[in-house]
Amino acid sequence: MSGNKGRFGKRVRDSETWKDDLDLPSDLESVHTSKKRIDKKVSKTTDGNEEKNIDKTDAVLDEEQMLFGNKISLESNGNNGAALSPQQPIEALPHTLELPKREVDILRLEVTHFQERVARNGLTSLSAEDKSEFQSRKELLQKLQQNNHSDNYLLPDDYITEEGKIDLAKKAKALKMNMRAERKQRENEWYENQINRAQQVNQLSKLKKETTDETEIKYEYVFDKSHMIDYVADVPEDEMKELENKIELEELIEQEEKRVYSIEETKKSLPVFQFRDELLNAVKKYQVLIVVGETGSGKTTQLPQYLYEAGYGKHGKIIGCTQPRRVAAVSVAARVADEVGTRVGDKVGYSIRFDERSSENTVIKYMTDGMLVREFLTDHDLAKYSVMIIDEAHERTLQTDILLGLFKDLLKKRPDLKLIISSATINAKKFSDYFDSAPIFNVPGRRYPVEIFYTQQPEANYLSAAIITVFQIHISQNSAGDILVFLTGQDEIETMAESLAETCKKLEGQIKEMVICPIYANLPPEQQKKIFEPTPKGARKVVISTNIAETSLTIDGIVYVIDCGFVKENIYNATTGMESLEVLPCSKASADQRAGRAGRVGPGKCFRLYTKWVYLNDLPRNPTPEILRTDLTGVVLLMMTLGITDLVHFDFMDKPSTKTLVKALELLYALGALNERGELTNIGIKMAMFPTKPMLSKSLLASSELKCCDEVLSIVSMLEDTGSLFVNSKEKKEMAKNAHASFHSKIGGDHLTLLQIWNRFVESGFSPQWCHDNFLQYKALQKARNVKKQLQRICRRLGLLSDDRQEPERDPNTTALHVMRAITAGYFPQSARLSPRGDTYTTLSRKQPVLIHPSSTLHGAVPPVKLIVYHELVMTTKEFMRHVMPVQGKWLAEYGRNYFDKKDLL
DNA sequence: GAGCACTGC
Repeated sequence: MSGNKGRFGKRVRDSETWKDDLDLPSDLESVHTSKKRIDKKVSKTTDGNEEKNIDKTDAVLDEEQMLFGNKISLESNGNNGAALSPQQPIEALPHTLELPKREVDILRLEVTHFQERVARNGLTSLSAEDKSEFQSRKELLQKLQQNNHSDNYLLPDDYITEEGKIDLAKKAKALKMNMRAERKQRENEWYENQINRAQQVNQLSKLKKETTDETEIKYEYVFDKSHMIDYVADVPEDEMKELENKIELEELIEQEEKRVYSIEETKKSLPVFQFRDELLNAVKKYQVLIVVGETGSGKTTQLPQYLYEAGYGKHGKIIGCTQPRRVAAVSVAARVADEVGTRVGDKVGYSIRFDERSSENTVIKYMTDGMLVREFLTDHDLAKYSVMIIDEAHERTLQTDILLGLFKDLLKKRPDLKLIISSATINAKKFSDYFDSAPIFNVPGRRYPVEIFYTQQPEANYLSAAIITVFQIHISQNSAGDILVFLTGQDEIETMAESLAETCKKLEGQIKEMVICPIYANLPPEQQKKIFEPTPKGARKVVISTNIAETSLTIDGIVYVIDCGFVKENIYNATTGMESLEVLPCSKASADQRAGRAGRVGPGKCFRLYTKWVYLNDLPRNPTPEILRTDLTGVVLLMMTLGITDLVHFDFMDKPSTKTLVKALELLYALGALNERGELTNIGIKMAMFPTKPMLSKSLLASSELKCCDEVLSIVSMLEDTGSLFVNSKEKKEMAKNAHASFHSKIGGDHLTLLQIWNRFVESGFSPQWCHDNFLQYKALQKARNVKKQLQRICRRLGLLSDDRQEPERDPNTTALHVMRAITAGYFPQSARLSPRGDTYTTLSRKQPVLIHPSSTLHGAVPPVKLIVYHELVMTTKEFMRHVMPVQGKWLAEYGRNYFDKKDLL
């Protein structure tokens, strides 16, 4: 009987975490909560139903095993743990067998919900997991519905009379006995407190029974009988169904009423609500308004709605709102659509790369800022917008800065257009100054206070300081509350996670459990999910994170933040064209943002691993805006296309160095995008159509002439997102290396290797499993797939790619050569020659000494390749060229005739 | 023979 403990314990856990085990999309949550209430109502009318279901006879179990084809023995013998694990497919979960009716109801709702979602948003809106989830649920539902007579199996032989009829009295007696037995079992096996409670209840009822009078007996009889009728067959099935549907409907109506009511309530309770009229007056009065609203003020969701209510969505004009991140645009749009009572894509829509959901009905449109920059290309005046809100402007992304510059120009041309810039407190003044002293409107946020602690002395090693602090918090703070640690990169995060795990193991039993969750952008998504799992009771979660948790991710339950005070930042050197990733002190704004992450659920604490003096004196106020530390060739081309010719005098909020701009112009000239007078050429206009780096778009243009457009499209799509393509697992280092080596191409260097990977990915049917087996990031390849589709469309529009795929079969070597030439057409400015000694390379343009990166297929090639082009120059331990390809001198001479001196190429 | 902060079109 010892096995039964596991059985019941497991079942309780399973039904409690049923949602989590199946990992439903979060928007199914409401279905679940409403479902719970429906269940309650139903079980009220059919009292005792649940216990009956639990109390299944062996015959039933056998039937179920036959039905579902698995061999789960509910009388546990120790092996059940595995059979009942959450990883099991849904069909094998025991609760679906034990409570068919209940689960069928839930399933039906879920399937309906999925279908609605597909009807609303199209099949493409579902992720691959969602789709297979949907499919498996639908199948299960069908299976269950085919066998919906399974209730019959609940009737063992001895309830049935010789004439084949059910003896109600007998059945009542039997079931009652079984229920008692069941209860008895539970009493023996439940957790201790529950046992006590159950026993008390039992004793009470016994006491009652012993002293019952007639009415009590009658009641018991009535109770049992009604319950029997309800259960067996006295209510015809269709009537029963109707009743259930009615209850369901009532519940849904009630739920909807509550939802609308609660939306109104929530909207009114947001801090921004009090300022509604004032805000609208200010927008009316001024063309530009800076709104300072801290997190939790509700500005992102409410402001567009207020503007809509005030009539800014009339006369065919719409209200736009930009976000720096895709997920933000989508999720905010979904929420506002819900509040407005419309579907996403109807009145409220969004527009992000690869996914546009708006229509002619759309009046409130959320979008990524990059998407709006692209919209300028097709509509220089943004004629359809009456108001634009630039949200999170303080983050100063490259795209935001470009938008601000463009708007400053546009506002003069369009006096009717309103601009609202939403920013954090710290640099509101700067935005105001930039827009000729635009008024600043303050909306208070709603955040809990965060107590800040500094170290007394500077910490030499913040990693070990962080580890010690984690244990200090874990041991000294008795209350629950998770810890979030900010470090600079993957390496540090992994080291710290290992160290924490090791120490925890040593102290096992002496301290409370610690759940360690590393998180960084390159971590595979399935491992990223772990940080969102609720912390088990009595344990503490320690999330070790990069900057990703500063803005992009929000983790619930964080009370303590540990901040190392550093960031990794990409620095671009315009003189050398070299990029490097450097660990630098983070800004005050970042430090405050990090601290703020502790105050989301309640008052929090932030431990800074540096002194107050450092915070006050050493940290820069704001992070360096992206526009000052990136290559601007693409930006310059885009702005030239918008008719902005004098970039050196363009009024940027932070002006990029002249060196960067001149370098961009030189490169564009070399590529043929500009002529000698610095005017945009036809080639330049075409290049600007592609959302890629100008050198890559030039390669695409060249590939069309060389009839290898498809191949180059694949390579370009892969090059866009190179950093995260390979999975380098520590444990299986050799296997990963071998898998990657199978794609190598010595002739064509890294570019043809990428093509090879792409082709094999296509052959695999875009299989995630194939990626996994070959140590490749599915996410990266999936993105390349989307990019390629988009670039293909642009190529067709420009007539570079014909629709008929009857390209003549060619010798693979010829094709490879053509591909390499096309790449050279874009990349000749980034070429290098082997030095006479044969151990290093020298760039042709600046005569810098550089090396082939060890991750390249051409690294250590024998004999070494004499002439190469490189995709990027990175400074890590040494000056490296990443993604290199061999080239012929005559190609360089051909494409770079305006760029190279003749003697350079000899 | 080295190493990958984070976004976005």
